[in-house]
Amino acid sequence: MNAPDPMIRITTQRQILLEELGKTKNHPTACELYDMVRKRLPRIGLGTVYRNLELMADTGIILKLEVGGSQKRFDAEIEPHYHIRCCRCGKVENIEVDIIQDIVQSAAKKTSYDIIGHHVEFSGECPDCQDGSSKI
Amino acid sequence: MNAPDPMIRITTQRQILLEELGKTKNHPTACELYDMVRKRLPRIGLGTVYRNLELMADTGIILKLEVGGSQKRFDAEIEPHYHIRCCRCGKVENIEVDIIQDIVQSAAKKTSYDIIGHHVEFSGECPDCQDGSSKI
DNA sequence: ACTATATTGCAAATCATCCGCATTGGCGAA
DNA sequence: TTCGCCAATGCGGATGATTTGCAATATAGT
Repeated sequence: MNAPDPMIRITTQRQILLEELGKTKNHPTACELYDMVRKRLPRIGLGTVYRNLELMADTGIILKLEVGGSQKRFDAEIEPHYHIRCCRCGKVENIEVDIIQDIVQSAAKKTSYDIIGHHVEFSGECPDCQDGSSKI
Repeated sequence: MNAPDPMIRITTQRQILLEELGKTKNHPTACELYDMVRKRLPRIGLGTVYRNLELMADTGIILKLEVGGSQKRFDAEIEPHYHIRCCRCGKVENIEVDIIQDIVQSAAKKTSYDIIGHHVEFSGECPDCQDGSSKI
């Protein structure tokens, strides 16, 4: 029923983008990734970064994190896991809390949505911000 | 140590903003609220809406939802509760799942963050989108 | 190598949000 | 009740993040 998918080509920018994202444990924004990639591919455009992150997220190769804050963040780790976000500096890190397996089932009973997933996001002050605390 | 808080005045726009937010079970964006309020206060500025939502969220009168999607959403219900977001149309609704009380404690053991809260967001297809399904 | 077309770089357009500033309007004091 | 101070408003324009149009380029099948 659906038109044949247009071919997805393996381009240098896609390879490098994926490599750089895989290298970091942080959850970089598109701009941060742009800066990282630009060290190896100085002529890459920011639009290309956005387009390809979007594409890879749609394909399921990477994860687009729709967490708090004004920028989207990306993650090469696609196994489900939860995050914690510093409410002061906005940094996002993984947190090693077990996935709550049955939460989706119990939620499904409460709604007529067709639930496909869930995400838990903790918020707090990161160690760095707890030090230089009081006020920035 | 802190300067005396500047007085917070009860203005017409604040009252109406709060009333309109309280009226709805949806979780409107600033723009949606702007449209709602404008029916009663045609000359209100969008900036005022943003400023006051921000202020009321800081004061704790309302809740600013930092959920997925590109716009922030607001909620007059400030008791902790979880949300479900339609991955197709972006709508956000409450979901009547019990708050997981001890998740914060167990997370606290796993991180050196000073955890102050958490939020669970389910995603799925809302009933409306399940109907007109296949493609929009 | 050749071609069809997916992809890129660039710049300009959008979208959400915020800010500066002159004007307005709450509200405590007279 | 009126007065005056200063918080709050309505603008319009700035900002930051993301998207898009388009001509030039590069990938993959033949």
